[in-house]
Amino acid sequence: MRLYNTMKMEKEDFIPIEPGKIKMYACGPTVYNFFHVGNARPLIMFDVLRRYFEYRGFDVTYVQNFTDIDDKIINRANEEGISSRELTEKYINEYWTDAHGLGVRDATFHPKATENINEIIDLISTLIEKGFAYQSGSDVYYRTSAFPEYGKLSHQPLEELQMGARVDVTEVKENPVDFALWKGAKPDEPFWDSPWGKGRPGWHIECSAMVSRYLGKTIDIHCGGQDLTFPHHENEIAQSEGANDCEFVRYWVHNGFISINKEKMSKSKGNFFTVREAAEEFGYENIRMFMLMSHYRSPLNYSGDILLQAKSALERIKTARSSLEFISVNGSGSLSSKESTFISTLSTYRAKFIEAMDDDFNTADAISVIFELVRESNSIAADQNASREFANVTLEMLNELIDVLGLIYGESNSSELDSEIEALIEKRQNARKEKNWAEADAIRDELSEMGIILEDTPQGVKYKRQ
RNA sequence: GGCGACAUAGCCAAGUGGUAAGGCAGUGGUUUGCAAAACCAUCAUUCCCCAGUUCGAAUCUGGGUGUCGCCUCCA
Repeated sequence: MRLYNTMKMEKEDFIPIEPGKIKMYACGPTVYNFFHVGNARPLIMFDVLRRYFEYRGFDVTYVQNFTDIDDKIINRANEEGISSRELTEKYINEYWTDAHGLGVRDATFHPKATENINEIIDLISTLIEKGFAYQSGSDVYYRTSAFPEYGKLSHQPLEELQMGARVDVTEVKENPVDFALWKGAKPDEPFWDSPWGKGRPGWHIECSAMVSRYLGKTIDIHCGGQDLTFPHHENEIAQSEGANDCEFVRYWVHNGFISINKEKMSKSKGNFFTVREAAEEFGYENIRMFMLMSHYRSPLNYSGDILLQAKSALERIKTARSSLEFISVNGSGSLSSKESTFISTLSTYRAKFIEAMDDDFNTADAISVIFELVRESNSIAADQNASREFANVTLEMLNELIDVLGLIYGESNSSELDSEIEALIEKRQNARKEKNWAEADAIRDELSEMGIILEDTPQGVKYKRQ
């Protein structure tokens, strides 16, 4: 299995620290509003990473945090006239709605920054003791000059970072690149007691503390968006390696951005669509399909047109699957030689799928394997003598591959019908037998208005809900 | 200024030395009472441009051009 490592800037063979086990961490959202389509990409991609590792037999411990204390949260809470706690609880709930909607499975642990204050304080204390941090007034800062490898992840020498750093008007920091580990509380801000007075943690330190608490000093994979490489992940390395004297992360995995009109979608630019509104228009599953149709490190442009393309593509897979489900009940009992031959090739689809995913999680290529399977399957399903056995075995393989990517998970659109509708379908069948096309079409239209779409297939009448 | 990424058909998108996957849209045909879905066929002599290496390059090297991102909160 090959994985692109930002630290090495190339694909490497993936070797876990402990055979068969993977410890992975992903930086989660700061919960002060709904998350947008750009934020959804890492969620979906890293969910696929996790699913694929499990599919390949690894025991995965996956941690994704919630940042539930920070400046933006405080500001937003003040604007809404509620406490920070009330605000973050609200948006964590909204987060679950969208994440589950997108088919993202819950991580093993979802720790919150505010539930790890003691760990954070301990970590900062250690850094101060070891000379990696210093107190300045009621704040504590990381001393970047004490960590010679600072910049190794973003491949930037410290001097360059210093030149690029925005001039800070305050003179509380020894060096403009130094960053806050602990911020003294201003009036009316939430705070915790600490050796440095009342205050709250900086953003970067929480991840170091939670990684260490839930996964250990050295982990296999740390994921996040490319924009977190610097400074966030660089700072995590400085904190964790400074405190623990050992390698922090083996493989750094970063996803590319989603743009809109060729410009990065971001909260600060305001050029974003929330997942909630995109899902209302296009559906959660189609957003996931859209993301998985390209490689996770490629830039991806968001547009309604492309979402519709993704929807049509996913529809093709869904239709093929429902045809197989239908044939597995209504098909013939005897297996044709063509079907036997096809069945004997089924495992090659799995092999090609694995080959694609093993190469740095090439989901685009993996999906093309699913389409090849769909095409061959459809070709056989078009025969009115298609058998139940063919359908069952093919369906099993198709579902296996679909599930690794989590492509289809919504409610089945062929759930039980009530008796009224069943009676109408039967009435139409009788009309068709009598070649009373006018009545048959009228009933079909009537059902269509009720949201039931009929298809006359070689194996009989098939229906789906709109 | 420093660092990095990307450029493949109308659209989306794989492919890192062996003669252009897959999807969407389109076109012709088959099937259907008509539909829907599906199947078959067709759809890039060519991969931003120029030079070079090679028997052979979308793929490697050099030089351009264009677009984007990070260096400040950001997935």
